Amino acid sequence: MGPQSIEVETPRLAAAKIGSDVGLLLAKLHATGSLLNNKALADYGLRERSFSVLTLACSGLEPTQRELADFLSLDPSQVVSLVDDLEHRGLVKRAQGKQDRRAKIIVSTAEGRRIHNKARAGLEECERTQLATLTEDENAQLRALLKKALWG
Amino acid sequence: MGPQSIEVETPRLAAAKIGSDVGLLLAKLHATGSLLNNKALADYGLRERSFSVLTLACSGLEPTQRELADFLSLDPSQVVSLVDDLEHRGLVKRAQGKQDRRAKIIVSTAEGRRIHNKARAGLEECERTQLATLTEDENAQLRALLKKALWG
DNA sequence: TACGGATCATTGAAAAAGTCAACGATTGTT
DNA sequence: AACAATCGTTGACTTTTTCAATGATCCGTA
Repeated sequence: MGPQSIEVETPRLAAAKIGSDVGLLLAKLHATGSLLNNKALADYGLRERSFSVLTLACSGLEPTQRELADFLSLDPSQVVSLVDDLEHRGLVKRAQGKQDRRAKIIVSTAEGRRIHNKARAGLEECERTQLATLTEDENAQLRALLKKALWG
Repeated sequence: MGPQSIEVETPRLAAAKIGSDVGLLLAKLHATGSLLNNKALADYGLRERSFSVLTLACSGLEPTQRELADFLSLDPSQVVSLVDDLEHRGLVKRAQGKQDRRAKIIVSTAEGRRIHNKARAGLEECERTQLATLTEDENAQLRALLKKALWG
């Protein structure tokens, strides 16, 4: 019932040179984060990826499946599965592309937006937990650096 | 032959709220990084993970397989496969644990250290490429923040 | 206009990775 | 000595990833 304590034990091996390898640090933080996020999202029948798709569907940006695949670093066929799932549950729907009739635009339903808002709240709590050792400033800094590394 | 140009096109979807989601940013940077890293390591018959194991085997820390699994966020059975592979190629060997005879300590061979040094050079070049949009300071900052987020 | 090559979503199959329970050997505890 | 727990290992099982092929549609060019 009380807040779960998170063990932040610095492992012996972190001393190794590889403990500063950006690739490894990203992999590790991503791994532990995914675990927490998926746990938090399970209440809503979502996972990290379906949540990402749902979020973008709710964004008003009217993404095509191809854009989703590129942005989320997924194979187009994986996007098909994710959208299929969300669509069957009535959270998003496929609409015909406006300029391109091959493309399908993913938009959220009212129910999708409802679920999304609730899930987002849970996720933010989750993220706060994961980055608890960072100050508010550092948190923002990390976000900014990641974005800059990705998109300049 | 010339240096490969890397397209750093800011995608339309980055504008969405999720474009600041730490989980997604980590996933994306990790995904693109892994791709580059694995490409760079392929010259030496290594991948990100086997390189990590090799690095720790070369570190002098004498990690056990259990420690490797914990540190690399892997299932113990996955470590078995990775070590099997490296051992068959003569890059590492299993030694009996000193205090605990159940445990096996992974140590590098001379050949393992040779390969590791060459691979590391390639990887560092690779990492520099991936984080090219960051200044030297920002690069160090990112590393520090990731480490702090992980281990406080 | 009509052709050819490219791109979109989709399908299905094959390969790779991840998960999990069970095992013998060994350890630490009672 | 007995017992539960931990280590590495194996094998089975599920999930994820990867990839080629397809029909529909788009775009550029003749």
